[in-house]
Amino acid sequence: MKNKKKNYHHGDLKPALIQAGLELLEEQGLEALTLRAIAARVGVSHTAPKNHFDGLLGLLAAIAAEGFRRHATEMRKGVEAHSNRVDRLRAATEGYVRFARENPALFKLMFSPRLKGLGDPDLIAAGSESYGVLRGIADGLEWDRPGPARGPGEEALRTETMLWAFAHGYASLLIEGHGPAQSDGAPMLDILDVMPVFHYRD
Amino acid sequence: MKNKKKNYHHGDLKPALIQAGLELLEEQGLEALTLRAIAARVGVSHTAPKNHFDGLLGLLAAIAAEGFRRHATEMRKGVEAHSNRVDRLRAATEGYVRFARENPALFKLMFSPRLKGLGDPDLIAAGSESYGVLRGIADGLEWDRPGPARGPGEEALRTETMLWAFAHGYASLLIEGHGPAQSDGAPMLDILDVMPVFHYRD
DNA sequence: GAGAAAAATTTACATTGGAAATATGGAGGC
DNA sequence: GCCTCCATATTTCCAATGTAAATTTTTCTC
Repeated sequence: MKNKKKNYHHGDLKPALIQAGLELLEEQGLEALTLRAIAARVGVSHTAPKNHFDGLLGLLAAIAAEGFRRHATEMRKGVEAHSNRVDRLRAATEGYVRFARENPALFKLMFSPRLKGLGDPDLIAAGSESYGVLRGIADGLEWDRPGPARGPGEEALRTETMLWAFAHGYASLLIEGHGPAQSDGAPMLDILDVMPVFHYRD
Repeated sequence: MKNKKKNYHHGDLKPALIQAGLELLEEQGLEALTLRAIAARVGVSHTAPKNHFDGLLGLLAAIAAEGFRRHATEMRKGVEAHSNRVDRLRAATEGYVRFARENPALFKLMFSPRLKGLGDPDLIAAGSESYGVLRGIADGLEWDRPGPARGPGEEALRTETMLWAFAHGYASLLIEGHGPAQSDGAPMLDILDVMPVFHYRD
């Protein structure tokens, strides 16, 4: 790789495939994301990706991992814009939902059952990065919750789980068209109007 | 249909295919649910289902609809076992999660993006039935929530949305292996230890 | 420059869902 | 009772897809 420009058969095929996948996902949705379609968009044969990814699922995992990184960035962006912790929580939550709304197909891919169980290290790391943003926000957060914690780390784990489950559930229902919006035609309420009240213990 | 036993080419192929699909789903997971595999299990050719369902997706939708009905039943069962409304809420929530845990592949199918947008009336009705159970539970429920309602039905809609998002998010993370359990090896907390505190206003 | 390694292509193949034409068997009219 | 009709199911065929193997092309190393 000398000058990074058509210096090889293709150049940087690996990132190019990921980029093409992201575009295809946005333009034509999850169903259109076939190995052959992605390769064709880059202009290579449909077997070329095999040199860089472990089959179709490997490529999809790489695309999903990039999605998680952007997801984390979207949340962090909101967090860093505020100093007040409650504002930070709200901004992160809104960021979670905004990402899902603006990238529905990518969001679906990120949480697609097909990619779980692959054990792809990059995907796992990217998912943890995303989860870590909410984890950081959840630290020290208090809310109207059941009984006392039973173990040392349980208090924090509870809050993380609550936050993640709620944000993810809301985003999923929004994207997939389930929930009240589908049931009776009513619009989905803003997540901040639905989220439980949190406060910090300091 | 005289005596319900090999009286026709097959007999009751339609329910038989749904049943075979449910079994295959439980035994071999979502990936194994192909048109040919389902047909083979019943002992018919792979084009036979076309007379009863609109392609593979039509058959999958029928299986998912049956899943939603069982899902609703599972929740209702818990509800009807109690008279106290808080107990009913807890039982319904536990039922939601229990169903997902015991039927992970079916649960994934029910909320699969592939089936949304099909507009299958039976699937929509079954989904509404399931949603209706939580809606009934949510009626009159109060919790620590943001600001006052802005419209007449918004109070109820808020509660429904909160409950559904939370239960669905928790179940999804549990089933798909996301969340804290995957991130650091910690076990998933019981949903009742994580769920916000609710009370009724009477 | 020659050989080795990496990258990409060509070719072939098994699976899948679906379409079209054909066969089958029961229901109802006469 | 026989015959026609029609829903049901089968057979055959096809396009799309992911993958593997063998081959070719390009780049890198020495």
